[in-house]
Amino acid sequence: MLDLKYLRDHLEQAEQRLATRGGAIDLTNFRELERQRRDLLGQSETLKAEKNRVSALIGQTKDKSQVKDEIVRMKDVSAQIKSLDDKLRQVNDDLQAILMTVPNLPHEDCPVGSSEEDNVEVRVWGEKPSFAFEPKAHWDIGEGLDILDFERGVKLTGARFTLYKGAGARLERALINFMLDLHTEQHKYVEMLPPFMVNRDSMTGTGQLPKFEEDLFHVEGPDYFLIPTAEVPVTNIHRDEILAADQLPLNYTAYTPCFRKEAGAHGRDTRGLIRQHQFNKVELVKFVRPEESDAELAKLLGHAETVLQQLKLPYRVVDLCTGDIGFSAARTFDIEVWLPGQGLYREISSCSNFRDFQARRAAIRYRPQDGAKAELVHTLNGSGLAVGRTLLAILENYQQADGSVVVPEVLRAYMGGLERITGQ
RNA sequence: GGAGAGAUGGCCGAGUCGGCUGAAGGCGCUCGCCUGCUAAGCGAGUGUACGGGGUAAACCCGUACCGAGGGUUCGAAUCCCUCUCUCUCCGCCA
Repeated sequence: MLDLKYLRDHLEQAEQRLATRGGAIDLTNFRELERQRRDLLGQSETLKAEKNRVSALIGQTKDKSQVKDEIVRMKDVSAQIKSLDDKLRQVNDDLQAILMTVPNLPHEDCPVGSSEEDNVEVRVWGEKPSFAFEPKAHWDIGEGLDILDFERGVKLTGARFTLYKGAGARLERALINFMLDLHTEQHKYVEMLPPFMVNRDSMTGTGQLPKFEEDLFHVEGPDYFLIPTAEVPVTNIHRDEILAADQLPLNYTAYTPCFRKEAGAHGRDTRGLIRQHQFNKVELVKFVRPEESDAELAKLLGHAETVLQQLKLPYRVVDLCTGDIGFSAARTFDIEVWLPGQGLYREISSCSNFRDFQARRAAIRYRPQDGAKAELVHTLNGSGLAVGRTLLAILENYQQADGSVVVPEVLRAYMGGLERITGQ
């Protein structure tokens, strides 16, 4: 959510910046509503001041017959106030509704562009493996080794659900533990294990609601949603809180499954593990001082890259352009892993600086000094990494001519010493 | 699921038969004084949001906020209704 005052005072400037995201954002309504709001507020408060003054007078008067006229008059004033406040509430709701659907302003260093095509490749890491045979796609490798069962996943639930078996299940679990250990022990993040369902306030706090409800799984009964990413519960840990300055930066990591409807992705990535309704992810979340958020994004990105470097998986880093960054983000770097089975780079991590956009929605503040006014923190997060996609990247990059898959060295300790996954 | 208790400021905690309570008292914190250091002591101050004035700020005026929403009343932290959450006991249960 953008700052109401900022938007009011810099409307045209804001509209121009938002236009670089593509898709017109119409704020003409906004100015008129804001004018009405101030007008109604002024009228209502003037009457309230009058009412408070006279009511105090009535209270002090012993003989109520002396103030009979005042009491009658105040009755009328109260009715007027009620009517003004009703209108005001309506205007405020409309204003809030607009504000909640306006995306974040892109960071001034964010490359301007209209689509994926305009994203900027920042760096490339690692050697793409070369094969003496035609490298297979991970779904063929996984089925060949009987460690991924796509058909039974569909039987159990439906499309875009997969059953992991044996060494496949173990590899997924090994990756989760490896990533969590790396981030907690080497990068000094605090591990969290949050609820996998959250309420509407939490979804609103990070920006999934009200705009993207159709992407979320909602449960029957209570008004809860399955989380689409750990970003939601972990960022909302400090919703409605004022943090002490010396606590910052706060660095949290969490493993959670993620649930996404993938509405609008019909027919895309229908094979394999790329796009699932349920997938595992280890997330990194930071709460930082505003002046440090750019530097913290660089660190966060580095922490995510370390995972791929230790797994020796080739990747590249892409600076997303204004047309491609998410609703709540001001700046986003994607990490894309090389998939030889498909001959392309695929997103495996997305690291973003939200600045104060989420913090304002979720009321996450800090006190720069004792006694000073509380200010909004900046929030950041990134995948460190998407586990399913990491697993499939391992299958494709570490595949052998005989159909087996070599286990990356750093994972062997997590796999009971297993060096190679072979068929049964 | 059954029975009961409760939700007040950064924290603890008081609020009488509705008015003079933004809210006693304490802790914490800030500034000043005192003190050889520490501890203690003394004095003053110490919520947030929004609107208006002044604007570099300080500051001044007004309004709202005592879990959330609604109602009664000239006037509600105080009365009524609904909801949410927390706690205790019983039952059930991984």
